[in-house]
Amino acid sequence: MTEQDYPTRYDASLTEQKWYQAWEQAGLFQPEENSEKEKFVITIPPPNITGSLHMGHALCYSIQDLVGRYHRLRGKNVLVLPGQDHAGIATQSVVLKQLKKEGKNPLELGREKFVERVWEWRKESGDTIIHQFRRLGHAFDWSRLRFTLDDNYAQAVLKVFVDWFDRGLIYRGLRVVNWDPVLKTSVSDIETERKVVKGKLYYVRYPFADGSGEIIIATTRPETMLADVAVAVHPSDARYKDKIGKALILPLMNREIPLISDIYPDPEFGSGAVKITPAHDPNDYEVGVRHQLEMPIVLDESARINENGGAYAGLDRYEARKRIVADLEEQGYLVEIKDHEIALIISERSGEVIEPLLREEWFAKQTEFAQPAIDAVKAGRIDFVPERYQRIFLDWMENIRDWNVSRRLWWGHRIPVFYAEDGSATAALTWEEAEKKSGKKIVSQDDYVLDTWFSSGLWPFATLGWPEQTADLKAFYPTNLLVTAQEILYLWVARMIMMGLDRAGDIPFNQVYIYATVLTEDGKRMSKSLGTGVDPMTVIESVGADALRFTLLSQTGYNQDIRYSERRTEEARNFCNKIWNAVRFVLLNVETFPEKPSELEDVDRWLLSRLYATETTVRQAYETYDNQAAAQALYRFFWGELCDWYIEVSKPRLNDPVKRATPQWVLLTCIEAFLVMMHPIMPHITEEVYSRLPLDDKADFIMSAKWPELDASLQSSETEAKVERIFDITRGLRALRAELGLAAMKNIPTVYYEGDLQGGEDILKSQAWADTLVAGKPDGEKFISTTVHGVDIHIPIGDLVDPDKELARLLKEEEKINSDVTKLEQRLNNPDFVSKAKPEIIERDQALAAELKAKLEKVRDRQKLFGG
RNA sequence: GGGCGGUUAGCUCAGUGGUAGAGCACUACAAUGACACUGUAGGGGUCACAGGUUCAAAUCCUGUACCGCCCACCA
Repeated sequence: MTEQDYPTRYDASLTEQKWYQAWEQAGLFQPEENSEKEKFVITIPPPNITGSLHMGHALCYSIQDLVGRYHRLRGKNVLVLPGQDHAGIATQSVVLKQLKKEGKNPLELGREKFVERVWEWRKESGDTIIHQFRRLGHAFDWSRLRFTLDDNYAQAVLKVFVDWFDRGLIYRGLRVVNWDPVLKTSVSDIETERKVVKGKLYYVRYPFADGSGEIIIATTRPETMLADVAVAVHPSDARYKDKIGKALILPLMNREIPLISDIYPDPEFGSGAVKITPAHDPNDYEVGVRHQLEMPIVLDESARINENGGAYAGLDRYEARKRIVADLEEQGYLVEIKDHEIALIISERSGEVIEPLLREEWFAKQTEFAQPAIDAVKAGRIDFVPERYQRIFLDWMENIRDWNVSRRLWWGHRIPVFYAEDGSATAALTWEEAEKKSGKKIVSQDDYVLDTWFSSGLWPFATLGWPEQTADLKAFYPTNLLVTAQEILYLWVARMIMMGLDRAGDIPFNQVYIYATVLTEDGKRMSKSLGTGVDPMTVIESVGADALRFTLLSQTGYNQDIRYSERRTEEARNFCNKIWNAVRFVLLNVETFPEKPSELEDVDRWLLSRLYATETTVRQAYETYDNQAAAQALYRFFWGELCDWYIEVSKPRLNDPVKRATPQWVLLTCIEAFLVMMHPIMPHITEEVYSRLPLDDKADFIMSAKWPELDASLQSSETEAKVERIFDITRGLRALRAELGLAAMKNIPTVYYEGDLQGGEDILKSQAWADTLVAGKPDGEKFISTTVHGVDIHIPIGDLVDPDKELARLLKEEEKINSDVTKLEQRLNNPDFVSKAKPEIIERDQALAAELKAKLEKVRDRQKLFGG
């Protein structure tokens, strides 16, 4: 083996893409057809085609790749189905921004051309994302790639709408929606964010029509008063009790509006009186419905005052606010203006302040879908991991509201409702079908498109071919797992469960795993606009996909967020290098796979026992999505046990032609098992080194290998304790040597020991600098000593150690032991402890106290040697 | 406003009743065969705070404070 065949540094860029291609060519990303094996299926959350993947995506999809690879190793028939979401509003706003930059007007372009343009972008962004998945090493079945606007998929979407429409579950209704005045569409709650800003609270005087005084109301949006239809007070509010029902004059508009009584106003806030604007505030709308009030609208689609606004018609909302406040002041209606924190609702996509606006929209009834979903979760048919999300989910489901499914966009599934000349509406998959169904001539189709979540709600079954009863649907539905983010628990996960139960006749998945949010190193949100985002591709170029995956996956379990730091990617890269070099060492010391040795030494049994324990931990961790625990166990086993101890201790045997077969076999066995277990986290490097190792019964790929099946007889806590005792003693010896200041003493002629090493002599001697190990005590010489687990180690020192320093060290050691002994004795002398503590704890403490006392005596003796 | 998560070494985090852990960073030492993306040794923590339960609390209970997330109709 030359430096060229196997350099001393692992270079991910030379292996990762090579293996990805090899796996794909071997068809390993596709499930077997007509397999007898148990299935394991994930339909990945389709990323939006709005650009490229960020760090959160890298984590989300790496988790799914991990799970898929794990189950494949466990012998299951695995399908991880990839896809992409057309993401109506998000994508449309990206393309609108592009057009704006180019100075083009989408309205001039027209719907058809605009949609064509989005399709071009879809190709670009879609390809980028697929490329990124590949670079991350995700074993997704590309032959089953789906897009939510694919013809078949779109048919499924329309079919659900038509079914629901015909069952009377879809209706048109008025609702105060989140109106985005820039994108000119309603947006869902999830597409908005709240921002608390310093604003003003305006107190305005509304006089009674009969001149009997006035009521003062408070508002943050004075311009909406143009559409006021009432003032409300709480029925219990004594200040207004006898005035309810009287008429007030709406300032500036000089309309009469009633004073009404409703439970909505909080008597503690402001004056306790609220102006009611049903068309521009969701609460006021509720009040308006309760009291059957008029609902005039004063804002248009661009948030300008419309013809209902009298003198203010045509003004932008903020301009109108200024003018109205000025006019109120001039006419003596303005009482005061106070500073006030207001929670603005911002549209995520355009960054514009949302205007609540009463509009006619399409709604889907949800209440009757909620119960089966609740039942499925309560019955444990769908599990949430971490568990805490189950209650959060149920709370929401129990208060579900009807779903606004229409969006005034061009990009998406156009609502399949067709109108005849008489205005009657028919839902059908096509224009022709609508004519047939209604028996009327159809003159138009609804202009709206469906909310993106309407189509992604069908994801787990529409991707498998529903509504056709395809082989895939039969073989793979319900799926096993959904991995997603907390923020779309309601708007996506809940929809999928309800739609799956209703339309596909079964739950869409058995488990929902909510993964952590990736934050920056100092705990900030990663965001492109804030410049705090880190591009996964840049990280891959510098340290490789495996290192990035390890970085992310080794931090996730049941935590709510993780912090990404470059330092951790370096650690992960170093770990790759450690694996690479340990295998390099093995290849330098092993030519062929040896026969299974008939006899093992303690240290061999120790490593195998540790392997057994590691396998148990890792398997349980993977099964429960505690990747952090799996990664940690693997890291410790490999670096801390196999490399730091086993390889070092085995070097003498590996140089012995007779004895070498045993450590060779142990090393290969443990490394192979380790690599298989490591593979779900770091697929490429494990494949690369696996391909180079001389192994027995080797699989074509580690990716398609079998998970290690280890015999329980490997497990031996006695052997572990016995060997680790010797390791502790060895550490004591090393510390003693470090004490000497080794530059002056490369080789220690003789190491003396007293006490029972229980056959661990070879381990002690394996330290390269410890030539000779002699039982007993150095005679007449100056020596320094340590005691570990009752074994005394002595190293002769001549004049190498300053006696004063050594004495100081020994005094310090005495002090430490003394304090430990005191603490222990205090406890052992406590009658409550002796009578109530578990016997094994008492025994352990007694033994420890005895050991420490013996050691204390020795330390005191040693002080004499150095003038103490 | 409701709910949830977090607070442990300088940093990032493990640790669900029995003498506080890891990696990184820091200090010292180590160049002829796995690896300096390394090895060895070492320093470093009143486990946010206050009560309580217990022989024993980082761990269980109650409360408080900060940080963060989700949900929500306070004008």
